[in-house]
Amino acid sequence: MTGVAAENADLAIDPRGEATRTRILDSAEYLFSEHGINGASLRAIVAHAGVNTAAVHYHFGSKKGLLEAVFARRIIPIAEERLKLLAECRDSDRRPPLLEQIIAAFLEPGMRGSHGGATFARLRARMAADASDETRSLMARYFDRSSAQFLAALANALPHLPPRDLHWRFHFMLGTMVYTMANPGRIQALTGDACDPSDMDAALAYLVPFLAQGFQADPIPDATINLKPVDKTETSKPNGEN
Amino acid sequence: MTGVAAENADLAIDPRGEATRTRILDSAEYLFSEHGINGASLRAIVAHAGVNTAAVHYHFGSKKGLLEAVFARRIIPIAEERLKLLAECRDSDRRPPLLEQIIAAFLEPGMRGSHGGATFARLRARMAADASDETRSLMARYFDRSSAQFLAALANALPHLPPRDLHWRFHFMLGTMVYTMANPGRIQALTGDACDPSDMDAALAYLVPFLAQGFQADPIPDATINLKPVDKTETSKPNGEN
DNA sequence: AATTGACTCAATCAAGCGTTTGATTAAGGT
DNA sequence: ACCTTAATCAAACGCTTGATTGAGTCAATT
Repeated sequence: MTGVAAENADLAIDPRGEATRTRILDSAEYLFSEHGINGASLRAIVAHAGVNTAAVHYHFGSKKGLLEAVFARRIIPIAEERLKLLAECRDSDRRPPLLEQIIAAFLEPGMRGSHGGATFARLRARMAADASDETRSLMARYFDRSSAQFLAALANALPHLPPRDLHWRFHFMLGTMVYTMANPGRIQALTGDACDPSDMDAALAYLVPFLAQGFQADPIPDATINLKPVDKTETSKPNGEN
Repeated sequence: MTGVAAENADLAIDPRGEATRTRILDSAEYLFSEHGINGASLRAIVAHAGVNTAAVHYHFGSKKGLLEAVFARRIIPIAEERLKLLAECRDSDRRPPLLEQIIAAFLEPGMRGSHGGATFARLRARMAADASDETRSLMARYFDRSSAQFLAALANALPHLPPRDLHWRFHFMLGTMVYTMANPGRIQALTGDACDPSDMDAALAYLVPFLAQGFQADPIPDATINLKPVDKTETSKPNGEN
């Protein structure tokens, strides 16, 4: 609790502070993504950044605070660009907007561009799986606001699709995105270096049509889900428009 | 290195040993899947299993050896059942076998059934993302043999699809599988409990048609991948049939 | 019944963890 | 010149980690 710089870092006077802060964030982002959140020790981070251990606690309060700062620095611009691209979809000539445009608007900002690139992408993937309850709530806090808007846009583009199917397929989209970001080198071992999954541009070129096609599959009839009958009055009305 | 039981546990005489071994494996599987591999301490595991710390090192040599034992116990039967179901696909009336049958043969054994259920599924998902180099090689050692056969079967069912596209889509399938296994409760938060992703049967019912549809998308024309031109002589010939 | 050997146990190890401390430096305001 | 404030530093804190030890337990074999 000693360091107060974490709360009002934007109005700091000493320029040394910002430089150190950024070096810590960069090193933490890299080492978190490379070795996992538990796997990257604070000592390794400060050694990589060339700063003192206490500097982390001074600027970020704790390791958890550091992780949140690393995450927020990238995810906020990503969410903004997502919504910007989605708005461009709405303004385009197609009505409703092309399914692939919506999917690309959701995937592109995080997978390529200047928002940390493949390094931050891998960190997000680690957080999604590695997640303790704290990490999970951290992701949800920054993430789900934009998701609701994309779900609405997808529902608009797929008017015949029941919400339940749509939610599952959105979940599947998150899965392919996260897994592709997380596993550079996995495909290469499989194919003999024919595919390079750290090349996010190529990944997107293959992923977007694949997902668009999957989204357009026929709805799953209720009879197929026969093992755990769901309450009909509840499932037909999604309340995710907050 | 003191414990020799790890190598010849199958011909152990004392039945107490097998019971302890199994209790350790069960507890480790549960705690690894719940808190991650780094997150689950050996002490927490032995406390949960009701055994002594040294028992782990006696039976498995090290924490890494324990993880490998936990993994091998489930993944070997899963791989066997996968290949068995794939063989049943080949013997069915459809020729070539229905795409959805192949996909289901790949996904079902790991996601439901008696092979550890959702607990082991979550552990696999953690290993896929949490992976250090050691974990990655561990998974590859047990995994990739069956993958090659499924790639061949999928290529047979999709004769028009270039290998490069097939590999990417197989990669995407792994992503949805792993992510769905890893994230119980993620959909629920999104949908207001309309979907229950820990219900692997329901997940499969939605996932298989989604993937089948995605696999049937048109191939990606070379012109789309214009940012990083790939060596044509190399990419057209996959050498993944080992 | 004695002996053997598989197996368990409490105690302990060095190493590494996240965090905290109190002193030190440098710059700005008054 | 003085005080405040931001920032950095070396050192140490208490704790947990994975691993090891040597004595002890107990069932099966002889």
